[in-house]
Amino acid sequence: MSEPTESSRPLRVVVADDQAAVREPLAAVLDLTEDIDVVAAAADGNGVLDAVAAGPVDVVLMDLRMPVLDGIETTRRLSDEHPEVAVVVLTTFADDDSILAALGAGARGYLTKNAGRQDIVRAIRAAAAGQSVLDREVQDRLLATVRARPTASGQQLPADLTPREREVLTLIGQGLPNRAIAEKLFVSEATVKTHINNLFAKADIRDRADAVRRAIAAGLA
Amino acid sequence: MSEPTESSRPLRVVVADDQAAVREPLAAVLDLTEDIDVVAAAADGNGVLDAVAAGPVDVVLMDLRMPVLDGIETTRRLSDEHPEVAVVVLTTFADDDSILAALGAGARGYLTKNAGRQDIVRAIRAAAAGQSVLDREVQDRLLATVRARPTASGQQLPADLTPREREVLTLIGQGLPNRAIAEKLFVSEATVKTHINNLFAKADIRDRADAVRRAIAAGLA
DNA sequence: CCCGGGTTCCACCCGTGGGTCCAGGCCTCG
DNA sequence: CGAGGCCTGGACCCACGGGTGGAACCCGGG
Repeated sequence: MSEPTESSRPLRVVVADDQAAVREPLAAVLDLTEDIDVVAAAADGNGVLDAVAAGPVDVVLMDLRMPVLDGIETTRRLSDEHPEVAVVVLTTFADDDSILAALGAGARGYLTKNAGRQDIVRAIRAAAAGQSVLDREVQDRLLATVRARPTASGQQLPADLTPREREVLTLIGQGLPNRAIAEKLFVSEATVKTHINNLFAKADIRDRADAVRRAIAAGLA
Repeated sequence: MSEPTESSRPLRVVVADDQAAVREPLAAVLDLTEDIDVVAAAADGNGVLDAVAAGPVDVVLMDLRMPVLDGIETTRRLSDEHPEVAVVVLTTFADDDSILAALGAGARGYLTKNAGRQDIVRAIRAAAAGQSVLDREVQDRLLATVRARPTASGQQLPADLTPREREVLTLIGQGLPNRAIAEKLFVSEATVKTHINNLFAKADIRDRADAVRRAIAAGLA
Protein backbone atom coordinates (compact mmCIF):
# COMPACT_ATOMS: atom_id res chain seq x y z
CA MET A 1 0.00 0.00 0.00
CA SER A 2 2.85 2.35 -0.75
CA GLU A 3 2.38 5.70 -2.42
CA PRO A 4 5.01 5.72 -5.17
CA THR A 5 3.79 3.11 -7.62
CA GLU A 6 2.47 4.19 -10.96
CA SER A 7 5.34 6.27 -12.22
CA SER A 8 8.40 4.28 -11.11
CA ARG A 9 9.91 1.39 -13.06
CA PRO A 10 7.79 -0.89 -15.22
CA LEU A 11 6.27 -3.98 -13.63
CA ARG A 12 7.99 -7.24 -14.50
CA VAL A 13 5.30 -9.75 -15.39
CA VAL A 14 5.30 -13.47 -16.19
CA VAL A 15 2.41 -14.88 -18.22
CA ALA A 16 1.58 -18.55 -17.64
CA ASP A 17 -0.94 -20.47 -19.75
CA ASP A 18 -0.66 -23.86 -21.38
CA GLN A 19 -2.50 -22.73 -24.49
CA ALA A 20 -0.16 -20.87 -26.79
CA ALA A 21 -3.16 -19.33 -28.53
CA VAL A 22 -4.01 -17.61 -25.28
CA ARG A 23 -0.54 -17.07 -23.90
CA GLU A 24 1.17 -15.41 -26.83
CA PRO A 25 -1.40 -12.74 -27.68
CA LEU A 26 -1.92 -12.02 -24.02
CA ALA A 27 1.78 -11.53 -23.42
CA ALA A 28 2.05 -9.36 -26.52
CA VAL A 29 -0.82 -7.08 -25.64
CA LEU A 30 0.32 -6.69 -22.05
CA ASP A 31 3.82 -5.85 -23.17
CA LEU A 32 2.39 -2.94 -25.12
CA THR A 33 1.20 -1.40 -21.89
CA GLU A 34 3.29 1.51 -20.70
CA ASP A 35 4.27 0.31 -17.26
CA ILE A 36 4.26 -3.44 -17.92
CA ASP A 37 7.18 -5.49 -19.05
CA VAL A 38 6.46 -9.12 -19.89
CA VAL A 39 9.72 -10.81 -19.01
CA ALA A 40 8.63 -14.41 -19.67
CA ALA A 41 5.82 -16.61 -20.94
CA ALA A 42 5.45 -20.10 -19.49
CA ALA A 43 3.37 -23.11 -20.53
CA ASP A 44 3.39 -24.78 -17.14
CA GLY A 45 4.32 -24.25 -13.52
CA ASN A 46 7.91 -25.24 -13.96
CA GLY A 47 8.33 -22.55 -16.57
CA VAL A 48 7.03 -20.02 -14.06
CA LEU A 49 9.41 -21.16 -11.33
CA ASP A 50 12.31 -21.02 -13.78
CA ALA A 51 11.42 -17.50 -14.84
CA VAL A 52 11.12 -16.32 -11.24
CA ALA A 53 14.45 -17.91 -10.39
CA ALA A 54 16.10 -16.33 -13.42
CA GLY A 55 15.34 -12.73 -12.61
CA PRO A 56 13.28 -10.41 -10.45
CA VAL A 57 9.54 -10.71 -11.11
CA ASP A 58 6.76 -8.56 -9.70
CA VAL A 59 3.61 -10.35 -10.84
CA VAL A 60 2.72 -13.74 -12.30
CA LEU A 61 -0.45 -13.96 -14.36
CA MET A 62 -1.39 -17.58 -13.82
CA ASP A 63 -3.73 -20.04 -15.49
CA LEU A 64 -4.93 -22.80 -13.19
CA ARG A 65 -5.20 -25.63 -15.71
CA MET A 66 -1.66 -26.44 -16.74
CA PRO A 67 0.13 -29.71 -17.32
CA VAL A 68 2.89 -31.10 -15.09
CA LEU A 69 2.65 -28.44 -12.40
CA ASP A 70 -0.70 -26.71 -12.14
CA GLY A 71 -1.47 -23.15 -11.13
CA ILE A 72 -2.54 -23.94 -7.58
CA GLU A 73 0.59 -25.81 -6.67
CA THR A 74 2.78 -23.27 -8.44
CA THR A 75 1.11 -20.47 -6.50
CA ARG A 76 1.68 -22.33 -3.26
CA ARG A 77 5.38 -22.73 -3.97
CA LEU A 78 5.76 -19.12 -5.03
CA SER A 79 4.16 -17.78 -1.88
CA ASP A 80 6.45 -20.03 0.12
CA GLU A 81 9.73 -19.37 -1.60
CA HIS A 82 9.10 -15.99 -3.24
CA PRO A 83 6.49 -14.14 -1.20
CA GLU A 84 7.51 -10.90 -2.89
CA VAL A 85 6.03 -12.19 -6.16
CA ALA A 86 2.31 -11.51 -6.49
CA VAL A 87 0.15 -14.08 -8.26
CA VAL A 88 -2.96 -13.13 -10.20
CA VAL A 89 -5.08 -16.06 -11.37
CA LEU A 90 -6.67 -15.83 -14.80
CA THR A 91 -8.84 -18.81 -15.65
CA THR A 92 -12.11 -19.85 -17.24
CA PHE A 93 -13.30 -21.62 -14.12
CA ALA A 94 -14.86 -19.83 -11.20
CA ASP A 95 -16.10 -22.68 -9.02
CA ASP A 96 -15.79 -22.53 -5.26
CA ASP A 97 -13.08 -25.15 -5.09
CA SER A 98 -10.80 -23.37 -7.51
CA ILE A 99 -11.32 -19.96 -5.94
CA LEU A 100 -10.71 -21.13 -2.40
CA ALA A 101 -7.76 -23.26 -3.41
CA ALA A 102 -6.13 -20.45 -5.36
CA LEU A 103 -6.64 -17.72 -2.79
CA GLY A 104 -5.71 -20.14 -0.03
CA ALA A 105 -2.50 -20.90 -1.88
CA GLY A 106 -1.68 -17.21 -1.77
CA ALA A 107 -3.06 -15.73 -4.98
CA ARG A 108 -3.57 -11.96 -4.78
CA GLY A 109 -6.17 -11.76 -7.51
CA TYR A 110 -8.65 -13.94 -9.35
CA LEU A 111 -9.99 -13.07 -12.78
CA THR A 112 -12.11 -15.06 -15.18
CA LYS A 113 -11.27 -15.08 -18.85
CA ASN A 114 -14.05 -12.74 -19.80
CA ALA A 115 -12.02 -10.00 -18.19
CA GLY A 116 -10.85 -7.37 -20.63
CA ARG A 117 -7.34 -6.03 -21.12
CA GLN A 118 -7.94 -3.07 -18.83
CA ASP A 119 -9.26 -5.37 -16.13
CA ILE A 120 -6.16 -7.52 -16.31
CA VAL A 121 -3.80 -4.55 -16.30
CA ARG A 122 -5.58 -3.09 -13.30
CA ALA A 123 -5.35 -6.37 -11.43
CA ILE A 124 -1.63 -6.61 -12.15
CA ARG A 125 -1.01 -3.10 -10.86
CA ALA A 126 -3.10 -3.72 -7.77
CA ALA A 127 -1.36 -7.00 -7.02
CA ALA A 128 2.03 -5.35 -7.36
CA ALA A 129 0.89 -2.73 -4.86
CA GLY A 130 -0.22 -5.37 -2.40
CA GLN A 131 -3.89 -5.11 -3.15
CA SER A 132 -6.14 -7.87 -4.33
CA VAL A 133 -8.52 -7.76 -7.28
CA LEU A 134 -11.38 -10.17 -7.76
CA ASP A 135 -13.93 -10.45 -10.51
CA ARG A 136 -17.41 -9.63 -9.37
CA GLU A 137 -18.67 -13.19 -9.64
CA VAL A 138 -15.60 -14.46 -7.80
CA GLN A 139 -16.21 -12.14 -4.88
CA ASP A 140 -19.85 -13.15 -4.84
CA ARG A 141 -18.97 -16.83 -4.60
CA LEU A 142 -16.36 -16.20 -1.97
CA LEU A 143 -18.88 -14.28 0.05
CA ALA A 144 -21.55 -16.91 -0.44
CA THR A 145 -19.33 -19.56 1.11
CA VAL A 146 -18.67 -17.27 4.05
CA ARG A 147 -22.29 -16.66 4.79
CA ALA A 148 -23.34 -20.25 4.10
CA ARG A 149 -22.78 -21.06 7.75
CA PRO A 150 -24.82 -18.90 10.14
CA THR A 151 -28.01 -19.61 8.19
CA ALA A 152 -27.66 -23.30 9.03
CA SER A 153 -29.17 -22.84 12.48
CA GLY A 154 -32.57 -22.01 11.06
CA GLN A 155 -35.42 -24.39 11.82
CA GLN A 156 -37.47 -24.13 8.64
CA LEU A 157 -39.26 -27.41 9.22
CA PRO A 158 -42.98 -27.41 10.02
CA ALA A 159 -43.67 -27.78 13.72
CA ASP A 160 -46.27 -30.51 13.40
CA LEU A 161 -43.79 -33.30 12.73
CA THR A 162 -44.16 -36.14 15.24
CA PRO A 163 -41.09 -37.20 17.25
CA ARG A 164 -40.90 -40.40 15.29
CA GLU A 165 -40.98 -38.55 11.99
CA ARG A 166 -38.18 -36.26 13.13
CA GLU A 167 -36.18 -39.32 14.08
CA VAL A 168 -36.68 -40.86 10.68
CA LEU A 169 -35.78 -37.62 8.94
CA THR A 170 -32.58 -37.42 10.96
CA LEU A 171 -31.54 -40.88 9.87
CA ILE A 172 -32.38 -40.09 6.27
CA GLY A 173 -30.15 -37.07 6.65
CA GLN A 174 -27.34 -39.39 7.61
CA GLY A 175 -27.73 -41.20 4.33
CA LEU A 176 -29.23 -44.42 5.64
CA PRO A 177 -31.51 -46.54 3.43
CA ASN A 178 -34.93 -47.53 4.73
CA ARG A 179 -33.82 -51.00 5.81
CA ALA A 180 -31.04 -49.59 7.99
CA ILE A 181 -33.43 -47.07 9.47
CA ALA A 182 -35.89 -49.85 10.24
CA GLU A 183 -33.21 -51.88 12.02
CA LYS A 184 -32.02 -48.90 13.97
CA LEU A 185 -35.53 -48.12 15.21
CA PHE A 186 -36.50 -51.80 15.70
CA VAL A 187 -39.48 -51.54 13.37
CA SER A 188 -40.32 -52.94 9.96
CA GLU A 189 -39.38 -51.29 6.71
CA ALA A 190 -43.08 -50.75 6.01
CA THR A 191 -43.35 -48.58 9.09
CA VAL A 192 -40.43 -46.49 8.02
CA LYS A 193 -42.04 -45.98 4.64
CA THR A 194 -45.23 -44.84 6.29
CA HIS A 195 -43.39 -42.29 8.41
CA ILE A 196 -41.52 -41.11 5.36
CA ASN A 197 -44.68 -40.66 3.35
CA ASN A 198 -46.28 -38.71 6.15
CA LEU A 199 -43.34 -36.43 6.80
CA PHE A 200 -42.75 -35.83 3.12
CA ALA A 201 -46.31 -34.60 2.81
CA LYS A 202 -46.13 -32.44 5.92
CA ALA A 203 -42.78 -30.84 5.16
CA ASP A 204 -43.30 -30.59 1.41
CA ILE A 205 -40.30 -32.79 0.67
CA ARG A 206 -40.19 -34.22 -2.84
CA ASP A 207 -37.79 -37.12 -2.54
CA ARG A 208 -34.99 -38.55 -0.49
CA ALA A 209 -32.32 -36.23 -1.82
CA ASP A 210 -34.45 -33.27 -0.90
CA ALA A 211 -34.97 -34.78 2.54
CA VAL A 212 -31.22 -35.02 3.09
CA ARG A 213 -30.78 -31.37 2.24
CA ARG A 214 -33.61 -30.28 4.51
CA ALA A 215 -32.36 -32.42 7.38
CA ILE A 216 -28.89 -30.93 7.12
CA ALA A 217 -30.26 -27.40 6.75
CA ALA A 218 -32.41 -27.91 9.84
CA GLY A 219 -29.43 -29.12 11.82
CA LEU A 220 -30.84 -32.60 12.31
CA ALA A 221 -27.89 -34.40 10.75
CA MET B 1 -15.75 -6.50 -17.26
CA SER B 2 -16.06 -4.38 -20.39
CA GLU B 3 -13.13 -3.36 -22.50
CA PRO B 4 -13.61 0.37 -23.05
CA THR B 5 -13.03 1.87 -19.63
CA GLU B 6 -9.97 3.92 -18.97
CA SER B 7 -10.21 6.45 -21.74
CA SER B 8 -13.94 7.15 -21.90
CA ARG B 9 -15.75 9.73 -19.76
CA PRO B 10 -14.52 10.52 -16.28
CA LEU B 11 -15.87 8.47 -13.38
CA ARG B 12 -18.45 10.24 -11.27
CA VAL B 13 -17.51 9.69 -7.65
CA VAL B 14 -19.18 10.53 -4.35
CA VAL B 15 -16.98 10.81 -1.25
CA ALA B 16 -18.65 10.04 2.06
CA ASP B 17 -16.97 10.62 5.43
CA ASP B 18 -18.28 12.31 8.54
CA GLN B 19 -14.96 14.00 9.31
CA ALA B 20 -14.53 17.10 7.19
CA ALA B 21 -10.78 16.95 7.79
CA VAL B 22 -10.71 13.65 5.92
CA ARG B 23 -13.49 14.24 3.45
CA GLU B 24 -12.44 17.54 1.98
CA PRO B 25 -8.78 16.83 1.20
CA LEU B 26 -9.70 13.40 -0.09
CA ALA B 27 -12.33 14.80 -2.42
CA ALA B 28 -9.91 17.48 -3.57
CA VAL B 29 -7.04 15.14 -4.32
CA LEU B 30 -9.28 12.65 -6.12
CA ASP B 31 -10.79 15.41 -8.21
CA LEU B 32 -7.30 16.20 -9.45
CA THR B 33 -7.09 12.77 -11.01
CA GLU B 34 -7.54 12.75 -14.75
CA ASP B 35 -10.46 10.35 -15.09
CA ILE B 36 -12.18 11.04 -11.78
CA ASP B 37 -14.84 13.62 -11.19
CA VAL B 38 -15.93 14.10 -7.57
CA VAL B 39 -19.55 15.11 -7.97
CA ALA B 40 -20.45 15.26 -4.29
CA ALA B 41 -19.09 14.96 -0.77
CA ALA B 42 -21.41 13.68 1.96
CA ALA B 43 -21.13 13.62 5.73
CA ASP B 44 -23.61 10.80 6.26
CA GLY B 45 -25.59 8.12 4.43
CA ASN B 46 -28.49 10.42 3.64
CA GLY B 47 -26.13 12.75 1.87
CA VAL B 48 -24.95 9.84 -0.25
CA LEU B 49 -28.48 8.79 -1.16
CA ASP B 50 -29.36 12.36 -2.05
CA ALA B 51 -26.32 12.67 -4.27
CA VAL B 52 -27.10 9.41 -6.04
CA ALA B 53 -30.70 10.45 -6.53
CA ALA B 54 -29.64 13.85 -7.86
CA GLY B 55 -27.49 12.63 -10.72
CA PRO B 56 -25.74 9.64 -12.22
CA VAL B 57 -22.99 8.28 -9.98
CA ASP B 58 -20.49 5.55 -10.80
CA VAL B 59 -18.74 4.95 -7.51
CA VAL B 60 -19.27 5.86 -3.86
CA LEU B 61 -16.20 5.99 -1.64
CA MET B 62 -17.76 5.18 1.71
CA ASP B 63 -16.68 5.51 5.30
CA LEU B 64 -18.37 3.03 7.62
CA ARG B 65 -18.61 5.18 10.75
CA MET B 66 -21.12 7.89 9.97
CA PRO B 67 -23.93 9.44 11.99
CA VAL B 68 -27.64 9.04 11.22
CA LEU B 69 -27.22 6.50 8.44
CA ASP B 70 -24.02 4.46 8.57
CA GLY B 71 -21.98 3.06 5.71
CA ILE B 72 -23.25 -0.51 5.97
CA GLU B 73 -26.91 0.41 5.79
CA THR B 74 -26.28 2.96 3.08
CA THR B 75 -24.43 0.33 1.05
CA ARG B 76 -27.32 -2.08 1.49
CA ARG B 77 -29.84 0.45 0.23
CA LEU B 78 -27.67 1.42 -2.69
CA SER B 79 -27.21 -2.16 -3.84
CA ASP B 80 -30.97 -2.61 -3.57
CA GLU B 81 -32.16 0.54 -5.28
CA HIS B 82 -29.13 1.49 -7.36
CA PRO B 83 -27.19 -1.66 -8.17
CA GLU B 84 -25.40 0.21 -10.95
CA VAL B 85 -23.58 2.27 -8.33
CA ALA B 86 -20.44 0.61 -7.00
CA VAL B 87 -19.49 1.10 -3.37
CA VAL B 88 -15.89 1.11 -2.19
CA VAL B 89 -15.43 1.11 1.56
CA LEU B 90 -12.61 3.22 2.99
CA THR B 91 -12.27 2.93 6.73
CA THR B 92 -9.78 2.67 9.54
CA PHE B 93 -11.33 -0.51 10.84
CA ALA B 94 -10.58 -3.88 9.35
CA ASP B 95 -12.21 -6.28 11.78
CA ASP B 96 -14.03 -9.37 10.56
CA ASP B 97 -17.47 -8.08 11.40
CA SER B 98 -17.07 -4.85 9.49
CA ILE B 99 -15.58 -6.59 6.47
CA LEU B 100 -18.25 -9.25 6.27
CA ALA B 101 -21.05 -6.79 6.91
CA ALA B 102 -19.80 -4.38 4.25
CA LEU B 103 -19.14 -6.96 1.56
CA GLY B 104 -22.36 -8.74 2.46
CA ALA B 105 -24.21 -5.47 2.01
CA GLY B 106 -22.85 -5.29 -1.52
CA ALA B 107 -19.61 -3.32 -1.30
CA ARG B 108 -17.28 -3.89 -4.25
CA GLY B 109 -14.10 -2.94 -2.49
CA TYR B 110 -12.66 -2.54 0.99
CA LEU B 111 -9.68 -0.35 1.75
CA THR B 112 -8.11 0.68 5.02
CA LYS B 113 -7.05 4.23 5.55
CA ASN B 114 -3.37 3.52 5.15
CA ALA B 115 -4.10 3.04 1.47
CA GLY B 116 -2.36 5.59 -0.71
CA ARG B 117 -3.91 7.78 -3.34
CA GLN B 118 -2.97 5.41 -6.13
CA ASP B 119 -4.51 2.52 -4.25
CA ILE B 120 -7.76 4.39 -3.85
CA VAL B 121 -7.84 5.48 -7.46
CA ARG B 122 -7.18 1.94 -8.61
CA ALA B 123 -9.98 0.61 -6.42
CA ILE B 124 -12.40 3.19 -7.80
CA ARG B 125 -11.55 2.28 -11.37
CA ALA B 126 -11.85 -1.42 -10.65
CA ALA B 127 -15.18 -1.03 -8.90
CA ALA B 128 -16.54 0.99 -11.81
CA ALA B 129 -15.51 -1.87 -14.10
CA GLY B 130 -17.29 -4.45 -11.97
CA GLN B 131 -14.21 -5.72 -10.26
CA SER B 132 -13.52 -5.75 -6.57
CA VAL B 133 -10.39 -4.53 -4.83
CA LEU B 134 -9.44 -5.50 -1.31
CA ASP B 135 -6.50 -4.50 0.82
CA ARG B 136 -4.13 -7.33 1.43
CA GLU B 137 -4.99 -7.62 5.11
CA VAL B 138 -8.69 -7.51 4.30
CA GLN B 139 -8.39 -10.40 1.88
CA ASP B 140 -6.37 -12.33 4.42
CA ARG B 141 -9.04 -11.86 7.06
CA LEU B 142 -11.82 -12.74 4.67
CA LEU B 143 -9.99 -15.88 3.67
CA ALA B 144 -9.30 -16.82 7.24
CA THR B 145 -12.98 -16.78 8.11
CA VAL B 146 -13.80 -18.82 5.02
CA ARG B 147 -11.10 -21.29 5.76
CA ALA B 148 -12.03 -21.60 9.43
CA ARG B 149 -15.08 -23.69 8.57
CA PRO B 150 -15.31 -25.43 5.25
CA THR B 151 -11.73 -26.56 4.91
CA ALA B 152 -11.97 -28.47 8.13
CA SER B 153 -15.13 -30.33 7.16
CA GLY B 154 -15.17 -30.17 3.41
CA GLN B 155 -12.80 -30.97 0.62
CA GLN B 156 -12.66 -34.66 1.31
CA LEU B 157 -13.49 -35.37 -2.29
CA PRO B 158 -10.87 -37.15 -4.35
CA ALA B 159 -9.01 -34.86 -6.71
CA ASP B 160 -9.39 -37.06 -9.77
CA LEU B 161 -13.02 -36.16 -10.39
CA THR B 162 -13.47 -34.74 -13.88
CA PRO B 163 -15.07 -31.31 -14.24
CA ARG B 164 -18.21 -32.89 -15.63
CA GLU B 165 -18.44 -35.25 -12.70
CA ARG B 166 -18.11 -32.35 -10.25
CA GLU B 167 -20.85 -30.56 -12.13
CA VAL B 168 -23.16 -33.55 -11.90
CA LEU B 169 -22.38 -33.97 -8.23
CA THR B 170 -23.22 -30.34 -7.60
CA LEU B 171 -26.62 -30.74 -9.22
CA ILE B 172 -27.27 -33.92 -7.27
CA GLY B 173 -26.46 -31.91 -4.18
CA GLN B 174 -29.20 -29.51 -5.14
CA GLY B 175 -31.69 -32.34 -5.08
CA LEU B 176 -32.28 -32.63 -8.80
CA PRO B 177 -33.32 -35.96 -10.34
CA ASN B 178 -31.35 -37.35 -13.25
CA ARG B 179 -33.76 -36.13 -15.87
CA ALA B 180 -33.52 -32.54 -14.62
CA ILE B 181 -29.74 -32.80 -14.52
CA ALA B 182 -29.72 -34.10 -18.08
CA GLU B 183 -31.83 -31.17 -19.27
CA LYS B 184 -29.70 -28.67 -17.42
CA LEU B 185 -26.50 -30.03 -18.99
CA PHE B 186 -28.06 -30.60 -22.43
CA VAL B 187 -27.16 -34.30 -22.48
CA SER B 188 -29.14 -37.52 -22.28
CA GLU B 189 -30.14 -39.17 -19.07
CA ALA B 190 -27.90 -42.10 -19.97
CA THR B 191 -24.90 -39.81 -19.94
CA VAL B 192 -25.83 -38.46 -16.56
CA LYS B 193 -26.09 -41.98 -15.22
CA THR B 194 -22.66 -42.80 -16.59
CA HIS B 195 -21.12 -39.80 -14.88
CA ILE B 196 -22.90 -40.69 -11.68
CA ASN B 197 -21.65 -44.26 -11.75
CA ASN B 198 -18.10 -43.09 -12.37
CA LEU B 199 -18.05 -40.47 -9.68
CA PHE B 200 -19.74 -42.77 -7.17
CA ALA B 201 -16.96 -45.28 -7.70
CA LYS B 202 -14.20 -42.68 -7.50
CA ALA B 203 -15.51 -40.87 -4.44
CA ASP B 204 -16.76 -43.97 -2.66
CA ILE B 205 -20.33 -42.71 -2.61
CA ARG B 206 -22.96 -45.36 -1.95
CA ASP B 207 -26.17 -43.78 -3.18
CA ARG B 208 -27.84 -40.52 -4.01
CA ALA B 209 -28.50 -39.53 -0.42
CA ASP B 210 -24.86 -40.04 0.39
CA ALA B 211 -23.96 -37.96 -2.64
CA VAL B 212 -26.10 -35.06 -1.42
CA ARG B 213 -24.33 -35.09 1.93
CA ARG B 214 -20.88 -35.20 0.38
CA ALA B 215 -21.71 -32.45 -2.08
CA ILE B 216 -22.90 -30.18 0.72
CA ALA B 217 -19.94 -31.04 2.92
CA ALA B 218 -17.57 -30.26 0.08
CA GLY B 219 -19.21 -26.91 -0.50
CA LEU B 220 -20.44 -27.78 -3.98
CA ALA B 221 -24.09 -27.14 -3.24
C1' DC C 1 -66.91 -44.22 26.10
C1' DC C 2 -65.49 -43.47 21.79
C1' DC C 3 -62.91 -40.40 18.88
C1' DG C 4 -58.41 -39.03 17.11
C1' DG C 5 -53.66 -39.10 16.57
C1' DG C 6 -49.45 -41.72 16.75
C1' DT C 7 -47.28 -45.94 15.79
C1' DT C 8 -47.03 -50.25 13.90
C1' DC C 9 -47.61 -53.27 9.91
C1' DC C 10 -49.37 -55.50 5.28
C1' DA C 11 -49.96 -55.78 0.02
C1' DC C 12 -49.52 -53.81 -4.36
C1' DC C 13 -47.81 -50.86 -8.15
C1' DC C 14 -44.44 -48.58 -10.75
C1' DG C 15 -41.09 -45.04 -11.52
C1' DT C 16 -36.48 -43.86 -10.64
C1' DG C 17 -32.04 -45.02 -9.35
C1' DG C 18 -27.90 -47.78 -9.47
C1' DG C 19 -25.01 -51.25 -11.86
C1' DT C 20 -23.13 -53.41 -15.92
C1' DC C 21 -21.50 -53.80 -20.61
C1' DC C 22 -20.61 -51.78 -24.63
C1' DA C 23 -19.41 -48.22 -28.29
C1' DG C 24 -18.27 -44.08 -30.94
C1' DG C 25 -16.14 -39.31 -31.11
C1' DC C 26 -12.86 -36.27 -29.45
C1' DC C 27 -8.78 -34.66 -27.62
C1' DT C 28 -3.98 -34.92 -25.71
C1' DC C 29 0.19 -37.10 -25.00
C1' DG C 30 3.89 -40.10 -25.99
C1' DC D 1 -0.08 -43.04 -35.35
C1' DG D 2 -1.60 -45.48 -31.30
C1' DA D 3 -2.98 -45.29 -26.26
C1' DG D 4 -5.72 -43.52 -23.05
C1' DG D 5 -8.84 -40.36 -20.84
C1' DC D 6 -13.21 -37.82 -21.10
C1' DC D 7 -17.80 -37.15 -22.75
C1' DT D 8 -21.38 -38.96 -24.97
C1' DG D 9 -24.98 -42.53 -25.64
C1' DG D 10 -27.81 -47.09 -25.78
C1' DA D 11 -29.30 -51.46 -23.85
C1' DC D 12 -30.62 -54.23 -20.06
C1' DC D 13 -31.60 -55.72 -15.24
C1' DC D 14 -33.21 -55.41 -10.75
C1' DA D 15 -33.56 -53.31 -6.31
C1' DC D 16 -35.01 -49.54 -3.76
C1' DG D 17 -37.85 -45.70 -3.17
C1' DG D 18 -42.30 -43.43 -3.17
C1' DG D 19 -47.50 -43.66 -3.32
C1' DT D 20 -51.92 -45.85 -2.21
C1' DG D 21 -55.20 -48.17 0.49
C1' DG D 22 -55.90 -50.49 3.84
C1' DA D 23 -55.68 -52.39 9.18
C1' DA D 24 -54.53 -53.12 13.89
C1' DC D 25 -52.94 -51.37 18.49
C1' DC D 26 -52.34 -48.01 22.24
C1' DC D 27 -53.16 -43.91 24.47
C1' DG D 28 -55.14 -39.36 26.05
C1' DG D 29 -59.04 -36.29 26.23
C1' DG D 30 -63.55 -34.44 25.15
